[in-house]
Amino acid sequence: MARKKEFDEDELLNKAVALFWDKGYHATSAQDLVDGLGINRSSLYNTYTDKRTLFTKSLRQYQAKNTGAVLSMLKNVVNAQEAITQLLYAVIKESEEDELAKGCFMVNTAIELSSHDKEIGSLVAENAKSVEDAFARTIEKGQQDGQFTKAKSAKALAHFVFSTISGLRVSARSGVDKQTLEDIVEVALSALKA
Amino acid sequence: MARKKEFDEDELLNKAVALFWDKGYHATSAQDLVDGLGINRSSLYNTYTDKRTLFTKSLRQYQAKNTGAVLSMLKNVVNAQEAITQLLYAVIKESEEDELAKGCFMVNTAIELSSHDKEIGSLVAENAKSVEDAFARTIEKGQQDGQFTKAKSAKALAHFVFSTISGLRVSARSGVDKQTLEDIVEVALSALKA
DNA sequence: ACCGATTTGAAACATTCGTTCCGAATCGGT
DNA sequence: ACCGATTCGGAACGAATGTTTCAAATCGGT
Repeated sequence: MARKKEFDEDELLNKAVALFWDKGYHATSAQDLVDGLGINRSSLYNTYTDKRTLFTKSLRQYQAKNTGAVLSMLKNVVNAQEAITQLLYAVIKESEEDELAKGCFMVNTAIELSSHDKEIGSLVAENAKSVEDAFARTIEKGQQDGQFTKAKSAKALAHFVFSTISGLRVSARSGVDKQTLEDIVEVALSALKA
Repeated sequence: MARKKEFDEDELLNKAVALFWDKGYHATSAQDLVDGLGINRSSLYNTYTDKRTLFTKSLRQYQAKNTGAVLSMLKNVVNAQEAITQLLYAVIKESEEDELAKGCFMVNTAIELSSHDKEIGSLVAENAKSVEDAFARTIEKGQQDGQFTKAKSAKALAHFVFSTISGLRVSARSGVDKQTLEDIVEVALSALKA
């Protein structure tokens, strides 16, 4: 009935994620998107309406992939302490492999837009809540297994772990060395121990 | 010899700090600055060269005032544990009183610009280092006084405390409630205890 | 009271911004 | 093979960007 699209929408969205992730919303121009995605202006606006819509779709794409991976990993945890430990060291590994020091797209967006864009703000908040809830469930299991301290509620510990990751991501984006990140993770983990 | 300036440069710089702090570098336009500072375009460019220079001066102003206050508070600490505790709760109090949820200008700038602007990046890094060093000295004293754990080095604990504050500031900028921030602080403090 | 220096105000600058438009090209269905 | 629909390419849009210009206003020193 019509001409076929000449690009893979999902792959294109991944490219958009990379661009916005690296430079943020305001510093990424429409021209940057045209160049970076390798498609025409018309196709871009035709497919994604406008820049802001493309950004929110990129954010959702990131959430589906990255947050989704975390949630499914925490879905059926056998060893809670190992799971949380792995999660924190994964942040270090990720920042090691990322020579652009992009940090975390959600954290970056929270800082750049959350306080001035209600819709994006609640998207970020919702993402945080889903992660924290998963953390809390895992930590609660760790408490029952005697791995984590019961001196604080699972919810409080979950807030703490989430905040630790945010802090790690800020440091990663600032380009601190691996040793510093490991210091942070080790101390944070010690706070959870029974 | 010449006409007097009709504005107070220092007061003007404080206004610039507030503007950049709230909206970030890219989202704050020259027009926003003209409106917000209440001076003319010419005076602005005449006094501060250009937008980026004004931004760096604002950042230094923030550093001098805020980081300076922290450093001088940590200069002659008698009770290390009390000092660190106060510092963390001060972040909560500050975010409570800030209805705009501006977070921390340094953290915001680290996220927005550190990875793409070398000069600003090293300004942020230098600021972080001076704070972490002051933390380390205070924590070392706390270790000697038997308040803080010796299981980790003072430097590692300092990295952790700094990262915790970054995490708090991200949360504050995202608009989380006071209870969550208190959870984070309490768990973080427990990690430092002997 | 005047001169030289500096600030001010408002208009104008070129450039880039995000977005739209439209003819040409390309596809699927009949 | 042709039609209808959709996408593509590139030019063009008005608005906003950061910055400059310049005459008028205002000051201090003599």
